[in-house]
Amino acid sequence: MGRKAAAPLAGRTGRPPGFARTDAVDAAMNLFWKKGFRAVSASDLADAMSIQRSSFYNSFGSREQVFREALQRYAGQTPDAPLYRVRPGEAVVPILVSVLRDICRVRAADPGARGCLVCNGIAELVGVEKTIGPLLEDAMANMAGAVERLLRQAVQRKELTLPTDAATAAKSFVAFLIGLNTISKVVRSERQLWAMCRPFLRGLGVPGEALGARA
Amino acid sequence: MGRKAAAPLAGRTGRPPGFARTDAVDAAMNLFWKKGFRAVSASDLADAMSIQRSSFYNSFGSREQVFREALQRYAGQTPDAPLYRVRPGEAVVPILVSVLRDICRVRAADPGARGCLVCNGIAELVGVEKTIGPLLEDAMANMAGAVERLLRQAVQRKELTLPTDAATAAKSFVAFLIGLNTISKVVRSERQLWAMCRPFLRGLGVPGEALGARA
DNA sequence: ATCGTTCTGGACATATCTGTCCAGAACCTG
DNA sequence: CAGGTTCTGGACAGATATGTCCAGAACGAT
Repeated sequence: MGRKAAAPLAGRTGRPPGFARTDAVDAAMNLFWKKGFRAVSASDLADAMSIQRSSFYNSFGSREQVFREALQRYAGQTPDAPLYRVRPGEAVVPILVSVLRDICRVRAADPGARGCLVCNGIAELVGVEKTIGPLLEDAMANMAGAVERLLRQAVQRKELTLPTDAATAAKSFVAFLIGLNTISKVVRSERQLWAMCRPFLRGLGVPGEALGARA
Repeated sequence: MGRKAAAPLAGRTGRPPGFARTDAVDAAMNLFWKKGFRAVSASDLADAMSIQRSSFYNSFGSREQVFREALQRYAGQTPDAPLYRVRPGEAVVPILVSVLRDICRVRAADPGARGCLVCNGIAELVGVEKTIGPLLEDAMANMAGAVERLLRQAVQRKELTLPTDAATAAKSFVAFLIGLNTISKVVRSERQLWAMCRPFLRGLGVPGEALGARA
C-alpha cells in the first residue's frame, strides 16, 4: 500500500502515519453520514480509511472519538453554517432564506440522499448513546441560540413580524430544519423541497417578496 | 415461568404458545422505540418478550418481521391517527390543530422521551435498510397523501388559505411533524412544543382564533 | 550509520449475535 | 387416555465485533 503524504509535522520524530488524519476523518464522516453511527463498526472505519484496525485504535481510540471529530469536520461544510456568521446590524432575512435554499439544493444534490449528519444523529442517538447524544443535543441548542439571536435582530430591524417570542420561533425554525433535512432523504427534488419551505417562512412573517431573491 | 393466557385460538391443536403475541409485539415495539432498530438484537427482543430466543425465531422469524408488526401496532396508537379518519364535509382545521396539540402532549408526557417510532425509523433506516426503509417511506407517503386530501377539503370549505398547492403544503406539514417529533426528544415541555407549532400553522393560513379552542 | 521513537501488520482472547436444530414437554382432540 | 401436533429449553456452528498486544518496519535526528 503506497504511502500517502502525511502532514509534515514540525519537530516530530519516529515513523510518520501512513495516512492523513484529515482524509481519514472525512472518510469516517461519510460513512457515519451514510449508514448512521451504530451501523458502522471499527472495521468498517478502518477499511474506509484504508488502514489497519489496530492503526485505527492507535490513532483514534474509539468509534465515539472519530464521530466527534467527524462532527467537527461536518460543521465546516454544513449548509446552515452561515447562521452562525451573521454580524450585528446585518440584514437577517436574506440569510435565513438563502440557508433554506442551500439546504434544499445541497440535500437534493447529494446522490446518497443522506440528509443531515446531525439530524440523523439526533434521531438515532439522543437519549440512547451516553457520550454522543449530549453532544448532538448541544449542537442543536447552539443552533437554536444562534437563530434566536438572528430573529431578534430581524425583528429589531423590522424585517419580519414573529407570531411568538424569538426563542420559540427559533426552536420552531430548528424543528422545521430537522424535518426538512430528514424528509430530504425521500423528497429528492430541490424545487419541491424549496416549495415546502414557503409555508413555514410565511408563518415566520417573512414577506413574500423576500422569497424570490437569491442571496 | 407462569403461563400467560394465550389467545384461545379456535380449532387449534398442539401446545399453545406460552405468551400472548400481542403483548410480545408491544414489548418489541417499546424496545425499538426506545433504542432504535439496529440497537436491538434478537436476544434483546426475546428477553423483552420473556421468551426463549428460539421461541422468538420460531414465532417471528426475524427482527425485521417483528418490527413490521410493531409498526402496525404503533399505527393504532400514534397521535396522528385522526388524520386518516376525517370524513368528507367535516371541518378540517380543528383536526389538524388537535393532532398537533396531541403530539405535543403525548411526546412531552413520554418519560422515555422517545419521540416518534416512525420518524426515528426514517432517520435511521431510509436509504440504509433494504426491507424496512421502504416500509417507512410508504408510511410517510401515505401520511402526505392523507394530509393533502385534508388540506384540499379545508380549502374547499374556506377554512384556510394555502400559500402553495395542497401537495406541497401537505409535505411541508409532514416535514414539520417529523421535526416536531424529533425535537421533542430534547424539548420536553408540552407548552413550549405547542408554542412552536404556532408559526407553522400561521404559515398554513390557519386563522389565529382556531388555535385557542380545544378539539 | 546508528539510535530512539512511532507507526504498521497481524494475532489473540473475549464477547455477542445469528440462524438452525432437536429432544422432550405441554396441550388439544377424539 | 392415547395420539398427533406445536411449543420450549438448550445447544451448536459460524460470523462478526471489541480492545489489546507486540515484533518489526519506517522514519527523524544526531
